[in-house]
Amino acid sequence: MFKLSKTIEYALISLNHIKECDSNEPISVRSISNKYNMPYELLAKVLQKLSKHKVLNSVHGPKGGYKLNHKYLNISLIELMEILDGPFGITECLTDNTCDQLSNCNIISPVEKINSQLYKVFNKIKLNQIT
Amino acid sequence: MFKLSKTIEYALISLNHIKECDSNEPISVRSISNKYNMPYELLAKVLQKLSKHKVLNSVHGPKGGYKLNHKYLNISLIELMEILDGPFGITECLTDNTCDQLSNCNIISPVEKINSQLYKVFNKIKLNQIT
DNA sequence: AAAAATACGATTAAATTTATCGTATTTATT
DNA sequence: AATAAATACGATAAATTTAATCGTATTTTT
Repeated sequence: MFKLSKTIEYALISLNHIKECDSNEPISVRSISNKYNMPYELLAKVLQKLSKHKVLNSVHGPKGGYKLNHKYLNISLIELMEILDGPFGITECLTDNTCDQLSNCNIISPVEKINSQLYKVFNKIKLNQIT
Repeated sequence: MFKLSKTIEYALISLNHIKECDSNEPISVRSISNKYNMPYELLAKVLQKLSKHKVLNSVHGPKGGYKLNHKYLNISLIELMEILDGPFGITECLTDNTCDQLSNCNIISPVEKINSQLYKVFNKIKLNQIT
């Protein structure tokens, strides 16, 4: 409960790694997956999503891989989370509009407050700071 | 991801309900489970744990159930979370001391910071405020 | 032309969370 | 004293979610 997903972990480690390499050459999924002991196929998908959302630029073909898109590194952690794992919300009713309690829920108002506090925490953290 | 567990939801709704009842009579698990559409057995376990940790007082036998232990309602949400779902930590390494990355992890320091920020948020919220 | 890389939908496996079952104990009521 | 209504709690099963894998296509360097 309240764990960062593996996809987020893999993304943060990869972004950090690519940044550390500070290279003009793109960094391949295979090299990252080897170094950090991550399943290749899953990592590939994660980086594909980041590329789709402009956080990374992809280079096809041999010697290909991913490069940072530096101007996108000022996005927040919440954006990364939503790119990779979908909309943020600490209860189902806040993301799916479905509720098991129907009209009987007596905690929605404090739950909404907690949700927005957490959102703010994640929103304040920029990828620049993490990497 | 980052969802409140059902056990926490059930606990908060129940605490709120018992408080609203404002009764000297104990409130039974059955009545709560019926009203809020929660599985009886699971709810029973949740309230047992709360009773074990002095948040509730139990009354056995017919007409039995649970009463609030008012002086314990100033505990924080993080305490409730840890009572019901175990130690808080946004990554495995922060609770289990196991790490897939071994010595290669390059994000432990920011992850620890995020973890402690979240801990603080949950720690500031007292059950009194929620219910 | 071949090889090395990304792209991506579909499926499977693993892990976690949620729910149920079974039995014991306590106590109010009759 | 017996019965019924409640909590106590360990063990198991089902459901859901998350993580991992598979298969095929596309791109581009050599």
